[in-house]
Amino acid sequence: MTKAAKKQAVTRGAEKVPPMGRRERNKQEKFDRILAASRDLFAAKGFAETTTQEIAERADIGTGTLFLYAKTKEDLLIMVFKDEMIETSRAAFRKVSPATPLVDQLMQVFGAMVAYHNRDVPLARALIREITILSRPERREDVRTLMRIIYSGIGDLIAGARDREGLRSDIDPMLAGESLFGIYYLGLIGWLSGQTTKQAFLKRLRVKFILAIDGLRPTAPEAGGTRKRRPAKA
Amino acid sequence: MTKAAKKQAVTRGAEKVPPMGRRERNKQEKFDRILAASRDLFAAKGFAETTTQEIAERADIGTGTLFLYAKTKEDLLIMVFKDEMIETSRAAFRKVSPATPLVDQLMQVFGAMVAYHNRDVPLARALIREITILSRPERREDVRTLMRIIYSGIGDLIAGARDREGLRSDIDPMLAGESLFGIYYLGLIGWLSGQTTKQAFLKRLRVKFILAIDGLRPTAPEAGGTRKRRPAKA
DNA sequence: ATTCATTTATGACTACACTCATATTCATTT
DNA sequence: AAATGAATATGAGTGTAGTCATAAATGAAT
Repeated sequence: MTKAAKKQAVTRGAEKVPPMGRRERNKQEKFDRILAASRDLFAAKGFAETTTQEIAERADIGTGTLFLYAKTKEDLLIMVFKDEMIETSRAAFRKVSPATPLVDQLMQVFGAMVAYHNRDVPLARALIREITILSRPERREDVRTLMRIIYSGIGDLIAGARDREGLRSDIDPMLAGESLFGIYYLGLIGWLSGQTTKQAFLKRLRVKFILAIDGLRPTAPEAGGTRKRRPAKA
Repeated sequence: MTKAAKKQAVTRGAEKVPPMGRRERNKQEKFDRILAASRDLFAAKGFAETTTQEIAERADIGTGTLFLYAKTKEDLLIMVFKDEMIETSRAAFRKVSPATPLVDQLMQVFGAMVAYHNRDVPLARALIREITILSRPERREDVRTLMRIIYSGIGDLIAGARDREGLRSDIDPMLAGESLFGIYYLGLIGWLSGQTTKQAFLKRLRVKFILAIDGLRPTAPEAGGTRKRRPAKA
């Protein structure tokens, strides 16, 4: 490559290309091919049934090369779905109807997440298994990022609902968000493990959210909002 | 073995021995040896670091024989700790101080569970990983049993606290129990994943429980109980 | 006691995730 | 353009979970 060609590369196309030599470019391309190959095969055959050999073959790299880009097979799972999950979560919060009861907003958000997982339940199972307890702690930051988005998203919904629904002003929205997510997460696990149907899970989740908002104590009669005559029990 | 000896076996010792021939007896003994070997090695070297070969050797059986008793290595984990976890849970509920505020009762129960896991955190991590999403659905019933005990245990605590603390009578205790367990479980995962210390986890858990009991709405002034002046926020 | 069917045991074998010594490619220096 | 060093690539090799064809043990039937 001549000096002229080199210079050209810096401003190639319309995009501002950082000084990326053949080396980094190849690396990036391989990385992309690995992610694409993993995604395709996981979707087509399932996580456990896909071998790292197959992924390497489809990505057109040597078997050893794969592990230069992902330290373990589980890493591939996180690498492939991390961005997708983060974007799904962000989108879920973006689409929430404002000025709608908090319970409904929560159901919109978690409904979107459930819909995402519903596209491929066995894969979701593998993904949740790995996210819950990482096999390699190096990916912890990825999970933390996702969690922060979710917790603070829920926190914002709660904070936003304070005025509309007359919620307490002395609660920590983030902490409440964690609680609500915990309630969702356990239900999610139950659903993915085949202990309930999606419908039953979502229906029951709604009841739990209402209970979490109203609390276990009797409401002051005039403060009603979420509560119907004789709810709970579903 | 003579017919006489056979008959004797039926009433051997002081225990009432069911008609268990050499066959079943041998099987039981091997099973016990496998469990003991697994328990010892998991505790000594960790789950991942223990090989099935080692377990077989220590249990004095062939490598293939092991998989006659446990279909996978993960099965061994569940087999070894299932009873222990069930008994820990039962004991936790048994030891709860009656006539004590519900929050404190809950903290007693979950504190006992945390103490149990705290004895060997890496092992607890492996165990929770497996329990959360089973690698082989055949063990589902075991997990369900444990969950039933916990949910209904919490449900009973809530039902018992109804009168003492003037809780709503229209709530489903089991459903509320699930919610509270979900809140605990997510925190547990965070702790086991090294995102918090045990102390911070437990402290925050308490705040979440109070929030779950009181709800997000303002309390009627005269109904106070759990709530202090300006709580939450920890 | 002998035969026979069924259950249980076994270790050589297989499949697969992951490693490592060696080779190749790229960039830099002369 | 040649040489050198560093980064990257590779597939044969390794360790281990799990399988399977074969063997041993047991109990029932005669």
